[in-house]
Amino acid sequence: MAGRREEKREDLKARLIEAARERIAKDGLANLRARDITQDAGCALGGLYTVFSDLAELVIHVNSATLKALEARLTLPETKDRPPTDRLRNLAQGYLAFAVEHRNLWKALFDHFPPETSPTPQWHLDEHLFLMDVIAEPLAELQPDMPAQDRAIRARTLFGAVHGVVSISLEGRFVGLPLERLAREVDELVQTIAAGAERRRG
Amino acid sequence: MAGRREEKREDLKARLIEAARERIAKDGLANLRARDITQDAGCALGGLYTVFSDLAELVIHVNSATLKALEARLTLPETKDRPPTDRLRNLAQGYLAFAVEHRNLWKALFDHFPPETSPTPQWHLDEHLFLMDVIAEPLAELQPDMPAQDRAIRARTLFGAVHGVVSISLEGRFVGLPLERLAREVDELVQTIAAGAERRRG
DNA sequence: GATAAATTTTGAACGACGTTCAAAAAATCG
DNA sequence: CGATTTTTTGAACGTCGTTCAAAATTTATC
Repeated sequence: MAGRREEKREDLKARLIEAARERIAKDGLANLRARDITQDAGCALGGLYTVFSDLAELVIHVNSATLKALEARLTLPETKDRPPTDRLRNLAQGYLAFAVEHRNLWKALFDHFPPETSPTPQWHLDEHLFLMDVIAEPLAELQPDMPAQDRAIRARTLFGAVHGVVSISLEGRFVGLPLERLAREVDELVQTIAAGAERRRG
Repeated sequence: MAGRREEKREDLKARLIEAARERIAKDGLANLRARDITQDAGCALGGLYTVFSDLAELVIHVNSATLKALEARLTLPETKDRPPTDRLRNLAQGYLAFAVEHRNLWKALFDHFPPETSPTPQWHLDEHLFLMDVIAEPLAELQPDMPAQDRAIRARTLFGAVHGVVSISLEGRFVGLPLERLAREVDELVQTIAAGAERRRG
């Protein structure tokens, strides 16, 4: 029975991540409790700390799964050979739809700040980069002459703009908009930015 | 000695807010402790709860002060009679400068989520509206024919976009940009959106 | 100004939390 | 099966926000 050890360990790890994921999805990151997670996962309280260094590390694994789900949602070949502006619009609408549908998991992506004693590991920081890549691709078609580095920065700006509009609405700090109106605002924002980019082309 | 009671109460309140403000500014909202605040303010631990219902309410008062400071920063008559696009650019640069200079206080504006048992009071939600108003004003000049309600929504979108770009950078979840480059991205974003708005005018 | 009543301030105590770690339970080995 | 190693356990610890009976102070009454 070789490797059985590691197998059980991985199974516990997976159960803890899934339990935490469900708790975050239902009650939000702020209401996540180590005691709830371990009870759901069927292990003792201390078991969590045999697999993760702390609760923050477990949350990072949940966020990693959420990022993978978001990536899957954004890389559907829906509009593969439409004009680049339409592809950007589609990405933004997909992002909005994902945020609405998985609000708590999506919010956890941005609400979680690990303590300075155990900062976010590089592998997880890297996982965010796919977002920049899927945006950079249509951008490249829109502005073929822009240097790749500038394009990466521009992709970040575009993401930040869309993310900001979605955040402001879904966090309810300001008066809430009907979803259809929010979708329209996001769409017009993306079109405006895309048009602005195109106008500067060549 | 009439009203002396209320006076002392207000003084304690002010000292607590100021102590909390300094703690947040120095160490961030996540490291705010009731025991630290009351020690700094020169009262017993329980004193905090004779003035505020809980720590969250105290944080809301700190955020209220931060919003007032932000308002002061954004309503400087710097560019009062410049074209509307320049005024919008100036607002965005002011917002970025404020966020950089008072990073922790600015972050607390958006990181604080009061528990469901004591939601954000309406008077504080209303305080956010000045942000929309200062943006709506140049927008009105840019698109005089747009209905006021649409303009309010558009102001929110513009704020969200700028806020998102600033947030993404200052939270350091993605690779950090040099401040000058970030300022340029924000400026070009605002110019693009303003140009897009103007193009649709009439 | 002394005494009683009302009010304010205090900080020990409480419950909930994340985390630790000695001990119990289980698995492995000779 | 007993000895040894490994894994799992959950009571216990330190810290947190919050409470509230008691102490300190202020006010009222004479």
